[in-house]
Amino acid sequence: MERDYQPSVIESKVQAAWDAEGVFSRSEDPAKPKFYCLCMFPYPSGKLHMGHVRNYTIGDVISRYLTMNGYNVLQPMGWDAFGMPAENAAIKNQVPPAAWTYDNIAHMRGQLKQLGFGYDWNRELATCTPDYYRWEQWLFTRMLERGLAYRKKARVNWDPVDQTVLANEQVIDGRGWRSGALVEQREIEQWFIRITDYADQLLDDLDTVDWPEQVKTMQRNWIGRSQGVEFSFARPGHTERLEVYTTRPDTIMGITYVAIAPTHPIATKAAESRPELAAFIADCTRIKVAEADLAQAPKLGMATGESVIHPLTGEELPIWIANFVLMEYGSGAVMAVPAHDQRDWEFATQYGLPIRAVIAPQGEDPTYDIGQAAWTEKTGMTIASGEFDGLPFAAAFDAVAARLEALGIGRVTTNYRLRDWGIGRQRYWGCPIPVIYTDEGIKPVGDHALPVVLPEDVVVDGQGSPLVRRHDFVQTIDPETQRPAQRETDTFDTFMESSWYYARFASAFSQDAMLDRHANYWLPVDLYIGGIEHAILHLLYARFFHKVLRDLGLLTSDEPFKKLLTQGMVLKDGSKMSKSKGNTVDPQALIDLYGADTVRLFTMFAAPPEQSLEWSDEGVAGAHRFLKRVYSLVADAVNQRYTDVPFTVADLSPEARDLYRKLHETIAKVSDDIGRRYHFNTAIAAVMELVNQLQRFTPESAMDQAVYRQAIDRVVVLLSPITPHLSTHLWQALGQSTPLHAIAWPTVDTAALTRDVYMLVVQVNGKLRARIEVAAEATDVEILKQARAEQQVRKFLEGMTEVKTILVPQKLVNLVVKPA
RNA sequence: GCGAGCGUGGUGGAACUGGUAGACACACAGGACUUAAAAUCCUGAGGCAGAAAUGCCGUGCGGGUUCGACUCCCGCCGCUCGUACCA
Repeated sequence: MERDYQPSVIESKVQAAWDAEGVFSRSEDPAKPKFYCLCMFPYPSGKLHMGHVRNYTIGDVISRYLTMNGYNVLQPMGWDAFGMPAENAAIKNQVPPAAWTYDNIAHMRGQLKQLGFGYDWNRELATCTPDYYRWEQWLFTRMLERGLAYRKKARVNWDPVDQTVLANEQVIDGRGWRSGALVEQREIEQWFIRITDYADQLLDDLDTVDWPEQVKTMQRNWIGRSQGVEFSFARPGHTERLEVYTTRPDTIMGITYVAIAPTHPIATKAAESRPELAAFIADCTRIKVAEADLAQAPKLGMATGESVIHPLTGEELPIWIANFVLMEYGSGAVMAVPAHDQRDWEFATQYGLPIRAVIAPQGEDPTYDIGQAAWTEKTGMTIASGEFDGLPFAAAFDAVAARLEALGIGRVTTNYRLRDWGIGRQRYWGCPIPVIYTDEGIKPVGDHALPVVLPEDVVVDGQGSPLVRRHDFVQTIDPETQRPAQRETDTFDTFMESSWYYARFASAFSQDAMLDRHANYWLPVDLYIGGIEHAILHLLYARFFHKVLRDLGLLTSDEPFKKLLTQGMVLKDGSKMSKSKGNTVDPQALIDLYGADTVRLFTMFAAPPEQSLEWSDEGVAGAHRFLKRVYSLVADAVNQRYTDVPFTVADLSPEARDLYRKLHETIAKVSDDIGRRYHFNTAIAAVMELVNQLQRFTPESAMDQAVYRQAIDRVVVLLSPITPHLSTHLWQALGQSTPLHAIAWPTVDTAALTRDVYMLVVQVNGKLRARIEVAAEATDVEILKQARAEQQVRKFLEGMTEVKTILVPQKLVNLVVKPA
């Protein structure tokens, strides 16, 4: 065989063979367990970046490994094709978003094929095609029927110059990114879906999935279920009452004021007669809508002049407008207890409002100093609370709740931080929302009229959505009355498309239904792999859709993703790759230079999946060097025509036996690292160790040659999930007739792993002092005797008495001593 | 601000369940081969002291638990992700 490793020749040849044989097409197979391995599909932004390469290599390695372990593995791929970048590109280059998107898809599909990922391309989908989004429109129509979709007002960032709604990322330092105009908050009527109806299930079912604990914790906190009390204050001079929600009714006697959101009806009403209030409220709308900005803005407030009556003391308390109170959470009003809530404390201190301590710690607590900070622990006891004095948290909670309930003004409730999902976007490049506005109100277009097709021949100029100006799109007829009607011009949030694509892949060929019975064969996804940045929103929305689809009878499972693997970022020089920082690395250039196998190998070797990966061009060169070494190792073995005689372990020379043991230790390590741990970097390191040992080994006898030859064969197989092209090529060169992708994963010869003697570490007081070689059958007493006899150990035992001995089998001995 | 992570040699990382810190690489230095270079191969290396044997120190910082802590607990510092219209 040729002496030189030529990746470009090998890779295109191997890929052509896979294509011709349809190696990765999948259908149901009752003889094998199914495994659905899914990577988060990409946004077709133009070309693949390193994050994609990393993500998809991880999925491909696992898929190939499991296929060799007897699973019927499905690995599909598609395109998250709607979204803002297409509109931005359209503005910049005067290309319609559709054309730009389809070009990008064609290019990126080619790149994925070049990287050798084993996808079932028959199932490919792009979310911007009517074939796909018609079923999303169909599902939305079902949601409308069931009352899961509704309209309400919501705040958006408004650019007064471009006359358009801006995404949070398009608002930079309070100004529109293109116009530079000061952005203001506006309230507009929007479409919402009731994800909060599923809040309890979304929370409780987290216990049933095999996800990283950190992601489950983030979702639990995001949903934020809390037990609290909802009650109302009477207002002097008004008949309507003011509703608040609190998780700390035990502090009710410490209320010194009430804070309401700037958009609360009481604030709006008060501002009518007081211009300074109106000005303050207007000021509050200068901050962009993002929670991070709202929470970090300086806390500002203004007294409304209105008041409430404390329900238990009858005291009159002022109502303040505070810019940090959110209308979306609870009722948009909070009872303020500055002594026991840090935000209330800061606000009260800033505006000279009274602070009244009503909880005291049990015992000494140096952090308890209400003059310096709020004391927010729930471990204290009520004080200065009249009849509620001397109660711990739970008892005080119950007593106060019972009293408010008895008064007929309050009740214990469950509250969620999770809000309903706003799914309407005032943008063009998205799925049309299938409703019409008629003189009888809003109606769905009806299933027979689906899909509502998005016109693709448009001009995008950044001044609002071009859909609004397309009269041929907007003007329609109400099929019920035959009178003119207007189509909805809002489109769906692109999270809608990514919330069910995983299910459509499993039912990709269904023409007359969103999902058919095949979906339930493949689902749930056995392993879902993608960026940690999707830990909350995308994963929560997809879980929600899955439950809705189940309740509609389309699916039988409760959760979409059984197991989740979240990968870290790809960094260069310590920070995220980005065009603005000029630290991007183009995978294409590396594929052209070294081949796909090298890029795959380095990406898997540089870090385990869940950690961030620091890119290194030198590291890639090193990975390539390793593959060249493997290539020439195999080429030598082939050219030497080593014998393949049968052998028994007992008859091997000591060196050959060492090599044979190392081989089987490596098989065990690689299988565990790929199959269980998903730590490919240590799997590769283990193969490198084996290759190093092989290079040091010169086979002499026929049996030496046979062991050596067997080890070479296994190296090729062990690397094959990671470097499938090179492995396929070498496998053929080694004269193997069964195709590599069809063979079974190597098994471990456990007999080869046993050792007659092993190393034991000897410590004195936890410090390493010696290593001893111990016979496998040695008793504890013998081991301790041998340890104490060691020169380096005796040195530290002199003048000491042994207090304790610790013996960890196969690992270490620790002699604990103290001066005699 | 809030929620969740991460922090180990010059660099990426290893140490999986509390049991040998630095596997495997990268970069570097020295050597072999070469007219020379590249490529390839061999050797070396956490820091300090020492000729060496060896000793002491060492996993962001400060404390704690333990026979033993990179690993567990508490408090800080720094970085990363998310924060509901980026995907």
